[in-house]
Amino acid sequence: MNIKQELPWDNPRFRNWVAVARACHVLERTLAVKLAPLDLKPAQLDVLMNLYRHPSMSQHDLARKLLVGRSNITMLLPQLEIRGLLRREGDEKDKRVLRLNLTEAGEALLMKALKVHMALIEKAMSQSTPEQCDMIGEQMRKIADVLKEA
Amino acid sequence: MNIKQELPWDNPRFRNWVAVARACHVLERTLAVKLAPLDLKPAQLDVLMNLYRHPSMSQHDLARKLLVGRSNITMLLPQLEIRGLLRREGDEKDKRVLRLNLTEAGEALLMKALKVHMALIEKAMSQSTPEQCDMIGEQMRKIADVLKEA
DNA sequence: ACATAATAGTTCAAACATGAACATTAAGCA
DNA sequence: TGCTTAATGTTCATGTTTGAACTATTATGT
Repeated sequence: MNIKQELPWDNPRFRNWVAVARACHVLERTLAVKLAPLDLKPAQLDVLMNLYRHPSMSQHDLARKLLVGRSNITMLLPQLEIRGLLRREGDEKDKRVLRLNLTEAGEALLMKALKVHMALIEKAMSQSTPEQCDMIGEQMRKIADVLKEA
Repeated sequence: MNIKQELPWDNPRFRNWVAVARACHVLERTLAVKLAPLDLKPAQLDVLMNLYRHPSMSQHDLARKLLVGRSNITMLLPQLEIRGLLRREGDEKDKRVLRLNLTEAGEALLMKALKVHMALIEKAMSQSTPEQCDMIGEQMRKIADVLKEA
């Protein structure tokens, strides 16, 4: 058997996925540069976004949303709390959990950061028609679902 | 002006891009788990893949291909060289550059790892028709191009 | 030729992510 | 009730990534 004939680079699915990964990588790096003036990292923006959308969530739930370990959250939050961007308050009913909420300053900074993030995504996705864009999102959600089962 | 009306979560481009990023993240994490038995990290697999496709490339070119800093390459290669997966040889004409090549063992391990990687991507992309898959790849290549200019 | 720029690779410290072990608290169940 | 198990968050050691400063080599310009 000729091993070369089975090389993944000849497989459209492989080549196309590599393109997806590269695009993600480039956008992430670009976002980091554009967020630097706000003294915010992409990971920190993810935290603020999730707290805005899901107020009073626990650290455990936040970790699951962000697809990272709980210890990562523990290391990430103090920086944001010290800057007054969020509050951590113990849950009354369950003394194990800490409830997370944005402060006014946190929301304000989030709005600024979202403008930057949004502009970048607009620039990237403006290449596609709305139909293409929706199809891409749909396929990607399927992929995430399929892999989480694995 | 009502700020809520401009929130990015209502914007299809934003929501769909978030799905792309999540899918990438999940696949990357899954790949790391599946590669563990080969004692290989995703970043190391990227190195082997690029050296296979572009023999005798320099560390600088490798860093650019991987969208990563040169120092990262310097830290990454010794582990692989000690394991006998690749060779670093000084260029005759330009004594600054080191030429990188896979060894037999490196190619052999790469082929094993590619089976794992390929199986994972097949599983993910089998959700899409070939036409959808190609369209996704095409759009993503456009995105990477547009952002690299920025 | 010679001084200046640019380039390839390395080193190092700092930031970051990860997973295992741990303390505290809650839930399940005899 | 008590005992066991599970869940939440923290700590810590390890490994990774990054960018700035550095050395060595080559290119450029006068």
